Amino acid sequence: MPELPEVETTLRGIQAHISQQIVQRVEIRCQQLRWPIPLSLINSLPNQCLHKLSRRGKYLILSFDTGHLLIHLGMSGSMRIVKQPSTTNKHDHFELFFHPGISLKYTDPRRFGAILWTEDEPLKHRLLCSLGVEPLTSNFTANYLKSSSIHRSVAIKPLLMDSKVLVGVGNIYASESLFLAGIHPTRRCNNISLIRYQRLIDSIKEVLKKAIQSGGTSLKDFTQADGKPGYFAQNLNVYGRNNEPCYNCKHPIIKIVQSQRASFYCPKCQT
DNA sequence: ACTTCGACCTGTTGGC
DNA sequence: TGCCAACAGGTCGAAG
Repeated sequence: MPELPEVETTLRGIQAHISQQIVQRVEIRCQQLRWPIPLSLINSLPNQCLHKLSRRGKYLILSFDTGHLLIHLGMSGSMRIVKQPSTTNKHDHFELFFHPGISLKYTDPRRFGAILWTEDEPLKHRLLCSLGVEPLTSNFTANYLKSSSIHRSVAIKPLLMDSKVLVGVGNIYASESLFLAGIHPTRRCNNISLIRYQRLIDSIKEVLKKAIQSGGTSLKDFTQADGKPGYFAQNLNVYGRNNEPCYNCKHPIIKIVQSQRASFYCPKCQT
């Protein structure tokens, strides 16, 4: 579910409620995510101040007095702010209670997400240290993509989803960006001109920004921090539109599988 | 060094 | 209506 816009939406939604607040209590109801949630948090986090919330790729970083919580939402995760008392549902695996009577609740049915703790510089953590560029920064340029792909043979779509190249673009926004840029998802990445890469850069930035403005995409279970869904799904041009007419040329949208993931594209508009 | 593929989970959907 | 296979927003780590 959560790609960069959903993670950014989550960050913005929870930030004002819990920044600078003191942890009262930690509840771990199901420890078994992608990696086990450290049980030591139950004793170590209470009385610590949450100084700062940030994002790197699809990871949220919550910085406390003695270390940092690294949170990944996996495929089906979401987080929300809830007032106490609140009811607990089946997949509410982790909850951080703060002194003002609110909590941050982590929900993840498929448990592909992660909640980890590090006392070192978070960007040096093994899961973060080799991540690629942030697409919404000035470092993300046509020249960067061109040079990243020069010695590679993969198709452009899986390249866009390679977190060592760039972070935050997942299966939905990869298809959407390629449609806007007019690039076929199976085109080899080393066979794309600088001009076309520039168009792709612009498309990715535009798609991600608009998705953030819409509160992300909710196809199934993504919710913002206040529990509401995201509204970007109504702006999707190709994703999930197999056999439906292209909004641009009316030709039916095609679905294929690449790297075991569904790709959607218009065969007339994308070459 | 690059690419592909299995694995991790639960819930929903579509075809028979 | 019911069952079961296929599929779903991610990505690590092993194998090729």
